[in-house]
Amino acid sequence: MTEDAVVSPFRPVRHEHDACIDDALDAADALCAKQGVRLTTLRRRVLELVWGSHGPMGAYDILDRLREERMRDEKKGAAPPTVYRALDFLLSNGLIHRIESLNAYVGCGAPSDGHAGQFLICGDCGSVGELDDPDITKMIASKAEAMGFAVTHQTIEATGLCPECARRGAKNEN
Amino acid sequence: MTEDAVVSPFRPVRHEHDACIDDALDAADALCAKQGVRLTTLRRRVLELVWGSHGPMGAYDILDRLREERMRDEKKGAAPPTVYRALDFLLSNGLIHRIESLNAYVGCGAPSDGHAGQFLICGDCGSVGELDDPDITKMIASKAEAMGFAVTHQTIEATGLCPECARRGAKNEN
DNA sequence: ATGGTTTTGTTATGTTATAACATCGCAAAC
DNA sequence: GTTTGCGATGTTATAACATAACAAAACCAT
Ligand SMILES: [Zn+2]
Ligand SMILES: [Zn+2]
Ligand SMILES: [Zn+2]
Ligand SMILES: [Zn+2]
Repeated sequence: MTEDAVVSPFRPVRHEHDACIDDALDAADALCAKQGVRLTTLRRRVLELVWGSHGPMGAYDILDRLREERMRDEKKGAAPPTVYRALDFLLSNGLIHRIESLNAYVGCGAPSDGHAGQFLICGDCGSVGELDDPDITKMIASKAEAMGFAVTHQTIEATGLCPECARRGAKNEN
Repeated sequence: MTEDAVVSPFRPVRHEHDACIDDALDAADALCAKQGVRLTTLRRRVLELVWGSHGPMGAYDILDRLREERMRDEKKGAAPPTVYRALDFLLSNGLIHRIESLNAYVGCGAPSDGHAGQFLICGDCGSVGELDDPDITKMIASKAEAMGFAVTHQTIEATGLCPECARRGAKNEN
């Protein structure tokens, strides 16, 4: 029996992140077209900002970026609802996820179905890897079911050290 | 091979909840004595308030209760830090857990080690059942490890319908 | 062009959490 | 028994996160 190659949910420290963002935006365009929903300029820009890093971004971080841009264009600033509405849209269309333990948002690495995502959060560098492991989902659902509980949504977040930071940490422990 | 009896993490709708609270407080007294930390009057009272229900309680809910009590005693009110400090103490001594997806707190059903807890949250009645299933913990740790990620803390929260509400829901679907 | 719908702007406010510094109260050291 | 140190609590102010409610604009279909 052959095993699927295990692909790390963490990107290499230096990768072509512009391409990474472009891919995410292209996927979003396609998905929204298919769903018949409108990825407006604002929503697309917010998604782009969220994808600015592979780390979680707070709503007010996004807001600050938007304000900067608009100020540069001599336009008025923006207010919290502008950002939260865009985030709501992106969330409900599965283009981003919310990290509950950080009150922050990350781009979804596999925006297709309405999955929940499972997150590995590095306490050192802040990067977040997304897992979507059906074994975990199933095990939790079945353990809950054994208690008579019917699960509709799972929040799975693990904090720790990402491969990169673990390696760096080991190095500095000489 | 004999199976351990599976005990529901949900209490019956009507149970001797005063005794339930007393048990929790006794356990807390014992644990704090053993750890050589001080379960002061305030901390003990906050724990008691958190145990007031088997549902999650917000910090400001607790604060309101404290204020009421103090007002009745003609004393001054209380301020947020009073509550948050007590909650921090209780959290770091494993006497309560924080539910990240609700910004709220619940009493720990098995306050012993520094475990994280896994929560089943009823979206209908708000009651929370605590699971501490080592299979889930291990599976997540090992899946993460396979990605080179070293987990130090897990946040596991499932939303859905508790047994009680599922039964009630089924009844009303005639 | 018109009218209805969706999106965005704007103002105000609600909710959750922490920083910083003052004070209190108990117990060990003197 | 007073002093002194320290952990706990009080107090004030503010930071950080999120939503309600209503107005204006942009969009789209007829
Ligand atoms: Zn990238
Ligand atoms: Zn890292
Ligand atoms: Zn009870
Ligand atoms: Zn319920």
